[in-house]
Amino acid sequence: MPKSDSDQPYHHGSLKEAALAAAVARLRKGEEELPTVRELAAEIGVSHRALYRYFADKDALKRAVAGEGFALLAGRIPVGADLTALSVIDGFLRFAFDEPSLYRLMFSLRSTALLAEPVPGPQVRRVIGLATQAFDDGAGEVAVRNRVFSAWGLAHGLFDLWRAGALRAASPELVYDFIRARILESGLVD
Amino acid sequence: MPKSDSDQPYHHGSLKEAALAAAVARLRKGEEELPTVRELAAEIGVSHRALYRYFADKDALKRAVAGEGFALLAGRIPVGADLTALSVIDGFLRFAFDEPSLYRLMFSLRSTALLAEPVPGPQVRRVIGLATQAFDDGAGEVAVRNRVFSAWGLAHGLFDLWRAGALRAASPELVYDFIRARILESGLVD
DNA sequence: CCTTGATGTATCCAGTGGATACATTTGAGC
DNA sequence: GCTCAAATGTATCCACTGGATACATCAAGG
Repeated sequence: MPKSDSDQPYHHGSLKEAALAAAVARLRKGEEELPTVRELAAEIGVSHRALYRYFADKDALKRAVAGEGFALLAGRIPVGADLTALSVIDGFLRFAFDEPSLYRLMFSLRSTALLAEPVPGPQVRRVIGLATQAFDDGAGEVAVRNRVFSAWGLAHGLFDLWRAGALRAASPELVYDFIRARILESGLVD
Repeated sequence: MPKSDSDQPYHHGSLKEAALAAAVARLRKGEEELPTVRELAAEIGVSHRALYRYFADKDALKRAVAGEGFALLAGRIPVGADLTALSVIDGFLRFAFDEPSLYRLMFSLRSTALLAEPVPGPQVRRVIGLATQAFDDGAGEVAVRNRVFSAWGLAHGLFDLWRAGALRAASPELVYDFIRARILESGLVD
């Protein structure tokens, strides 16, 4: 039975992008979890099975959304002369606090095997690359990498402790200040 | 009336404890996720709905399991003269690497409102209490608390980055060594 | 005994991710 | 233009999940 009324661009065009955009928008709008495949498809106006042309399963969709998240995160990191260790940390932290649901999803992916590529590979590497550049003060390659991961670990860890309820505070702003203070205190950035 | 004698179970005496034990055992045995309520009930030999007498919903069960996890973690922390900042960190890290699934569940609970009690409250507070004691070197209360959370955040954060795939390595042992080195290097423990 | 509240069971339900078979578009190549 | 095969979307099914409601059964206490 052919659809009679919807003569408009019933055919979508770029379902994949639309689905990713819708999913990301949902998370940024405050929803804690990724919507169901059906909900997402309905929002775009297609049958739920249509999305499976572009994502092998729901986990693949989740990974793709995480990829978008890391791309957004990379976009928060300044370029050029503004790319400093502190600005990287600030961009990272602000992103975590601004987009908590998306942030959580980005780090909720179970790691696969040892040495396996991070799930949204390229985007994660880009973030690490930018951070490494920002932290590079001429010290050895290993020393720089260590500082990058220490700072990243500290920021991510404290944020996650707060998120999980182990660190309590009266407002997100206070948590942000607390984390930033701990990072500055650590001497990892100046 | 609650039974007071040592239970000689007719069908089952203490379903709640049995369910928690079974769930924890599953995670410690390597399964990544909490089993379904049905699977858990079947393992104990009761109908799946029986568990709902003791847990309001699956999330309540999850929280209770997390509580068991934090209790186990507390058990890894030495007592008496062996309670030092470094031994706390070591106990914590070893726990994370030894019981990754349980560890992940413990920190997967979504935080509720601001200032709300951490979900498995008492057990978490006990861990924080022990750590605070270990880190107390006579400096001010605030300084000690800051060091506790910095060290905890760093350890947890680096572990989680690895778990999520952002930090790659050839073996868990190397990751453990890496994290431990970063913590020692931070000067937060000596 | 025999009621009574606690505990466990039977059975149903809507919703989910996923599979398979079918319908519709779209765009090459003639 | 027209045809037809590949690409894309749909209809419909499935097993399974967490959860609800109604009923059965047990363990005492009067």
